[in-house]
Amino acid sequence: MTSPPAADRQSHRSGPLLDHLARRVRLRAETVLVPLGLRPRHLVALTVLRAQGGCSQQSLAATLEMDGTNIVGLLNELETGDLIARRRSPEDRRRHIVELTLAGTDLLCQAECAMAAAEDEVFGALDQAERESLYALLSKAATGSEIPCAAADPTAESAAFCAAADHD
Amino acid sequence: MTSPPAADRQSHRSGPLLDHLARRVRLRAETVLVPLGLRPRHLVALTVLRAQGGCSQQSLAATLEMDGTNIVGLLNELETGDLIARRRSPEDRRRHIVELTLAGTDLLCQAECAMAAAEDEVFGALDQAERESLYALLSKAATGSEIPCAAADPTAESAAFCAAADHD
DNA sequence: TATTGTTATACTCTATAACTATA
DNA sequence: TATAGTTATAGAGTATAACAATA
Repeated sequence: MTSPPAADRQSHRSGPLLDHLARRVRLRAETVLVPLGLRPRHLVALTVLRAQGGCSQQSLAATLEMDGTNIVGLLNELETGDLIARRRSPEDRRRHIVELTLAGTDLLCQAECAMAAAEDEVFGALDQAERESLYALLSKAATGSEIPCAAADPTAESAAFCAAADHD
Repeated sequence: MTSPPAADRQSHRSGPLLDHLARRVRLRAETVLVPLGLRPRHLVALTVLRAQGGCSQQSLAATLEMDGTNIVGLLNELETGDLIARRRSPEDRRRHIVELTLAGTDLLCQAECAMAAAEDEVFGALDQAERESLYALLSKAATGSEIPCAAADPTAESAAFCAAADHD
């Protein structure tokens, strides 16, 4: 039974919509982040690092579902800007523990502020309550799909986007 | 008033989440669409074409927020597979009216079916009601942000994703 | 002259394979 | 031998500029 009950949902495919909207946001993000010297994927990486507090590069790669080799270049750029720091894990010297620096935390904050304007443009059709709902749903989908192997691995590659979510 | 009330929303940035989830869906979409000879952007283009019913290439470019030059190659691929057809507009012979073929309509249907499995994997943390909510919000955001110049241009570059939305 | 579509080209993003060091 | 990280390289995606046809 490789095909689950996909009967009625045929007319409700979110994939293309998600792709389209993500593209719209990303195009605008590229623009608003230029003054900060950042690009969209930098923002995603910084967000994850803030949420996880510090993790190995492979853990980061797993969370972002990016190839490990691309993580290297990405972190190199962030390290050049002194936004993150790499340090050897004392337990396993093969590992690099990646963490946000103070400068990184600060810049991430500025970037999120800049992103607000970009998102306003794309989500203009949604009122504040709807945007909150959207955020909650996206948040749940994102964190839920990364939890499966959380208990098994102490490297903490789960609940990446969760920490920044709703804790008020 | 270039900076709207972006005070409290600082902790609710949907951008990175959207980017991340779209990536997850796209990665899986690439896999499930291979047997059909399609790629994610083909699916998006076919979806728009079905919704719009037929439009110029520039209209398509505007809807997808893609560069017009990339539309050419994209349509070439779809035309090779006989999924779309180009015909000169009788009113303005500079324009190519792009339309879905029967084969294209059929394959799109199959593709959507295949996508269901991919989306199930990414949205596993959401129940059916939540997925419907998510779809509705994404749909509203996507269509709302393309409506602005709808009344002015009869080329119909608006309401692209809307037609496929909720009409039950 | 302006617009639609096209081609050619360069730039960025991403993935694959081979290498170094640690375990 | 297996794993974490790195490097080099090739492929796909995307944007910029110049061109042909039509208005």
